[in-house]
Amino acid sequence: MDFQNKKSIYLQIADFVCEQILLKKWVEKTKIPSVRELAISLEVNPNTVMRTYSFLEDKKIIATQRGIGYFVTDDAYQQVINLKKSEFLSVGLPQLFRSMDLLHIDFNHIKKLYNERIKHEN
Amino acid sequence: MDFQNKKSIYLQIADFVCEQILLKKWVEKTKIPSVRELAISLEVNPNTVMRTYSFLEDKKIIATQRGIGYFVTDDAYQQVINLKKSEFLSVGLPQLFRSMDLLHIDFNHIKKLYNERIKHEN
Amino acid sequence: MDFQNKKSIYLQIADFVCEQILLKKWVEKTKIPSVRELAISLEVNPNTVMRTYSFLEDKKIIATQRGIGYFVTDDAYQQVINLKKSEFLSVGLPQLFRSMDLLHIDFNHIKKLYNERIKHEN
Amino acid sequence: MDFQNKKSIYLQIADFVCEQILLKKWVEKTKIPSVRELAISLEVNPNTVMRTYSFLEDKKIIATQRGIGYFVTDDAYQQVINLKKSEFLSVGLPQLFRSMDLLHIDFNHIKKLYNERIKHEN
DNA sequence: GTGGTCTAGACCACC
DNA sequence: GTGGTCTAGACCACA
Repeated sequence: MDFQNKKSIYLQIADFVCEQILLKKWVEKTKIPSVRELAISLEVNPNTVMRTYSFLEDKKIIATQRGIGYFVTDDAYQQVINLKKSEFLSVGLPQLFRSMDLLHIDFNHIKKLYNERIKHEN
Repeated sequence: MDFQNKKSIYLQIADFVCEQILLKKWVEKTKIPSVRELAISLEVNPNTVMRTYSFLEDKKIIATQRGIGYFVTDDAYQQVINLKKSEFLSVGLPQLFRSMDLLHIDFNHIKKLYNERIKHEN
Repeated sequence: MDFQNKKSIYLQIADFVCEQILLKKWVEKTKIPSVRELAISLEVNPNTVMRTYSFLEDKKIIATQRGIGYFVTDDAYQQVINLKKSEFLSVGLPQLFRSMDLLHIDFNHIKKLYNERIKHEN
Repeated sequence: MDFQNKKSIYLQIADFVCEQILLKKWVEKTKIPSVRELAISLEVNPNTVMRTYSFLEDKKIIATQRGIGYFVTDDAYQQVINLKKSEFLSVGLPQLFRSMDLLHIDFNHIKKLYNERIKHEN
């Protein structure tokens, strides 16, 4: 995993964790990597991972058990969906619509790009 | 005009200027407000507007004439289009597609929201 | 019994033991559950119960007899009272008074809540 | 200001800030000391103050303005009241009632201590 | 071993 | 000058 420069690392790690949950790679009630483990595997400072975990705990996506570790909460999947959806609706979509208006792009064009993307990835 | 706190102010002002140009409110070869004027009307530190103008000058959207002021360049309209388009293609679209995949949103849903938006704005 | 996450588990278990003594469920000179037994029934690591017992032994509330187990001391009841009372006077009360001052709550209000509590618990 | 050892420093600083607001020493819409300033005057690391401010920002008690500083929010007073009140109701009161029950203390006794406290402080 | 807090010092973007 | 992020390293309580 390598980090972009525009978004803070701890939030990129949060995105990463959320993605694991959405993809069902990390499932409800199970333990996730310890702060130190994840820090080593991502080659960042433990404090940075700690910050990510605190952020996600605040969002009720993970929970801590003293001296044991962090766990995926019971309704983490739904919480992640809610979080990402509200972000998308309040930030992503307005930006999209504004760009479409200013640049005179219509849906068909975007659809075409969407299909092309699939080819590119293969 | 009020500013969001997530994006830097000077870039929000840059967006504002670009929008004036795209909407043909500020047209090619004409003088735009001085740094001090715009700063006052936006209730912002002049340094911030200065930074906006430097940024836009670097993008060849505006140009300075010593002792006179800033002017919209001859091909500003096209430059803005290029700038916004490349931003959209490199940042906006990938983000959009990623959100759609993770949240299982399809084009029809977005289309519906697009139409609903028009109502909301009225 | 389920644990809150804000207070350390071993102290929550200590509270539990003290409560048994105050309620005369565990009486003087009798044997209390072994570390292992209590750990199993509370679904907790034996080390944690061990820490609780050491803590209470230090407070002269329980005592160990080598190879036999832990026993409630002769004056455990009084020791618990003393412990809780000093905690209450040095921590609980000052906090209470400070909250009352800052939040402008008076005794009548608290008294009302006290009476309401009885209803809630039924 | 000197810190107790039982509660984390950044939360004690948060309490301090809340107290300033409740006492109307820091009022709505005004700037509060910068992270560095407060860090120096409290003799702690700037990161610690930063943590306090982030915590309070999350609680909508203070807000940040880029490159300028932190400000008391419009309804900070009410937010602090809400925060402290919910803490008191969910933590302080149950503890109080439990102590009263276990130690067989009644309201008159507490009232007496409350009045004595006033003498002590003079 | 785990999380959690704190310090020291650095660097960045921004106003 | 301001906030914000990150690193490095230390220490603590806890399970």
